[in-house]
Amino acid sequence: MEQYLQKIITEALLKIGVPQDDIPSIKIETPKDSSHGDAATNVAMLLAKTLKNNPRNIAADIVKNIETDSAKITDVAVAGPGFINFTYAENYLYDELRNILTTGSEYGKSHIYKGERVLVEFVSANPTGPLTVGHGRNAVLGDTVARLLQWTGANVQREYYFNNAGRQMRMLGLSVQARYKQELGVETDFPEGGYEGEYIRSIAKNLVKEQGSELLTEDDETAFKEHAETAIFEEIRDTLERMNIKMDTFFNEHTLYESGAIDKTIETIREKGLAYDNDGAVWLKTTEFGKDQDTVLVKSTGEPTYRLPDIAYHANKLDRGFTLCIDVFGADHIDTYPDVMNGIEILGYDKDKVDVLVYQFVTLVKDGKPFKMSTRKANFVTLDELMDEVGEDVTRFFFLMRSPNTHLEFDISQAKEAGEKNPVFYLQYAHARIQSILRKADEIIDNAESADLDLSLLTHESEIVLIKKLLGFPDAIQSAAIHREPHKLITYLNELASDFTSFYHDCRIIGEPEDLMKARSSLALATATVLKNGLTILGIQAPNQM
RNA sequence: GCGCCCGUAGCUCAACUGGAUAGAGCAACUGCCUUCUAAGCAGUAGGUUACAGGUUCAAGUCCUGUCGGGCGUACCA
Repeated sequence: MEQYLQKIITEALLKIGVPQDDIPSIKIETPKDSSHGDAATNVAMLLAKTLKNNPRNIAADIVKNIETDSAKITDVAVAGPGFINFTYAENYLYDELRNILTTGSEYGKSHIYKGERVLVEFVSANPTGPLTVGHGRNAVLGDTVARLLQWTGANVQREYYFNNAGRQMRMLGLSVQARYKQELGVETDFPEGGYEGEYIRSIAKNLVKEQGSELLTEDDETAFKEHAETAIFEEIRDTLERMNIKMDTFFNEHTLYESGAIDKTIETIREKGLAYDNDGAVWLKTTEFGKDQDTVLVKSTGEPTYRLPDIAYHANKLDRGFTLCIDVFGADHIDTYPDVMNGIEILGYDKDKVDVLVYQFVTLVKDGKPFKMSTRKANFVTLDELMDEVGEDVTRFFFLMRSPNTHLEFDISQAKEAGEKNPVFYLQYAHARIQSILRKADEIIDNAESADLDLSLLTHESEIVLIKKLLGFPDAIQSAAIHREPHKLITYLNELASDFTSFYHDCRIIGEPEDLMKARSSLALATATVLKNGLTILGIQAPNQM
């Protein structure tokens, strides 16, 4: 429809003598007030300046010269400061509704990202502890953006990037080692800055159970570290699976060292004259890219900072042939990604292929006061605990409800309460309610004489409003995918559920004449289809019964 | 100090990326269950979109400044 409108508007503009080059891109929008029609454009107002004419006059000219197909559009009118409003023909609505019924679980899919090979990198938490609610937003956002891109035609791979070397992991090993000794009654000091969480004790206990006191002879923490990593990764995978998230690949930072990618990266940057030595460290000339200071790539100890492997990692992604790489980052990484972007550009890659999705932090509130989580200090709430408390669906929904760009406040004391009246139930309830009606309607229809489906019986205002809302589904998905903002889809589904309940209260299905019952249950079925497809994209169940 | 993000109803958030009368959910108040699921519906009340300028046909949205909050600003990740 949008393309059709753009076409006839362009034709009308050419007809009234607007040069091709002066025609702006024609945006079709849906007015929020239905009295303004089903679609509207502001071209007349955009042309006011170039044509040196009043927008309303231009709009009137366009309307006079526009040729519409009466099977699609019944009315074109000038309104307000110069909008042109279009009203859809009812037959068009019925045809599109029929289309939803035949397309079913595929309805809403599109091809705007067709041909794209996308890598979505998310979670990427190092295996030092269980996933916390802090990681939750990252995990759910990344996975849902991946689903949105799949629905819009992209070939998507989900990747988890991790680092199992370095100081934090060493500390993890030392912490387990200390707990292990304590378990066996050996007097030991707990390492300064070690991981104090209860999970460390469980890992140590398991070690005792499996290997007894054999490991007391270990000189260093390596064996403990490796054991902890395995155990923690197992737990992380379980948590993700529970959240309906399945990673395709796990990428170990270490492989970048083994393959020589790190050395090659720094060599290339040196060749371009953008790296230099000072104080025993290797520096990247970030001042060349507008930063106040240059940045250390390799410390004087010979150990690279995280920026260097990050650059090499992104080069690696692009080498693997991905046409779009999406990184999901918390706001604390916001300053580091320009370095990565500049880095890959230095290496000769197209940085436009890397897209960063930054989300603001989850502010945790407990007893009315905000508090900070720390995996090391063990004052954190794990995702598993959250799911135990409110359930998997609510957990996903909770992280998706709001724009990634705003701080999300999470009140732990209210978590349970949220579980009881969270708006996710509104959507699931609407779906379950429809299924219940359909079960009853099917029995009656099956027993009755089969009549043809006549959708033109749907003339009540609530029916028309609902059909129009259903038709907006593909657009809602695309908008959410393009902007990487899943909450847009939630907003849409809420509106849909609300329009459905209006229909439910205004129009009965059971007990109506057979042909009307049939038409209305078809409308209900189409609504259930869209709700289910939408919830599937969000990774949430659409129950048939509640 | 500097950089990025944010400031919208009592609270938590939307607003189709510059459009028409700024909308939902909680909380409050008033109605509605002998009829398809009341986890629902209809309605009332609640706003100078932090503040001050600017840009234009049009600003919650863009620009400048001020105030307030968050996150960075490491040879930590």
